[in-house]
Amino acid sequence: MRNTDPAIFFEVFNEIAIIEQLSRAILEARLPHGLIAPHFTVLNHLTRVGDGRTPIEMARAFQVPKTSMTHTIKGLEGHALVETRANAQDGRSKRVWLTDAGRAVRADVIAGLAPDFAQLAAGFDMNRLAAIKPVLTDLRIFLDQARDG
Amino acid sequence: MRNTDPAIFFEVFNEIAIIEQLSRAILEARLPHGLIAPHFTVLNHLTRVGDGRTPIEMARAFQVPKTSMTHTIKGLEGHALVETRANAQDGRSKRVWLTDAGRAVRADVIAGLAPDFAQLAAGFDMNRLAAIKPVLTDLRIFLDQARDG
DNA sequence: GAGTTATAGTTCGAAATCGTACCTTATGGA
DNA sequence: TCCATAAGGTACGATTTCGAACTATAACTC
Repeated sequence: MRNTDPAIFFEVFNEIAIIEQLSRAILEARLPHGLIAPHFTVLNHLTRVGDGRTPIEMARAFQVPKTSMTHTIKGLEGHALVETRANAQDGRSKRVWLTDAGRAVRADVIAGLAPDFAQLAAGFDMNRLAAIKPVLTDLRIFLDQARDG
Repeated sequence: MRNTDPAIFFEVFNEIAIIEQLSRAILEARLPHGLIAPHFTVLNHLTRVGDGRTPIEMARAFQVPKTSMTHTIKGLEGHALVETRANAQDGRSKRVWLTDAGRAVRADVIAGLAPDFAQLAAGFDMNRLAAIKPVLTDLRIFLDQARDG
């Protein structure tokens, strides 16, 4: 018998929403003044997948409206943590590049988070976290595809 | 050997942030005009745990600032979906009660979500969802306590 | 190759979020 | 009882979020 009780959805998504709040608060407590979670998320993304991404690409990756991404990138540019250049392959588009300052801020923030990571690693079974990751990834992919389809 | 690679945190919290975005979008697509996810979350919470809760209690439950909860409740009052009365036990406080319209809206929204639930149940293994729920709950509790402590 | 349609990005305005400061009422000592 | 401190809630302002409309370029079709 399959579990199709709608309650499970509300409960899971509710927990996810709360964890999102809490993890964002932890991150933002370590960010330099003027930066918030979306800024760091972009810096981190550009570091991990390589810079030169386009705004629309990142908007899709994070599932935020492109207007929000415009605003976030503008904020990062204001702090000189990224810079944008025209996209030679597409005249409508631009590409976003990390500056040295941007890389440095990202590294500093991660270093600053070490105590938080340590506390979490000490008090919570990391194997359980690792175990749910593939499920979360699959769920994210499924919801993403369901949205398009 | 224990997995303490910081990357696991970023990856898990990143997936959670994206799922939060997607699930919120799904919900809001089914909400009547003028209502957004936090409004529904309050209606649902009051239905599940019983109304007569105080704003601060709900702010803590959802881990949002109390000013945000003030604003959300004001929105619900504007739509006559909840009403607030003084708290006889505490002169500083108030209690929030569902109206009949509030209960009806909550029920209608859940009914409207049935197709989304069905699609999810059909395409995603519900057992996997059920399996991660306790981990998410424990993680939420841990982060919540770490925040206080 | 002209015309239609789609896509990347911005502008603009409305609403939501949230930190700070503040008011009011409780609570906990001296 | 008085005073200090804590807690519930709101007012206010700065910033964020995001939908709608718009511009500019690309892609597709006939």
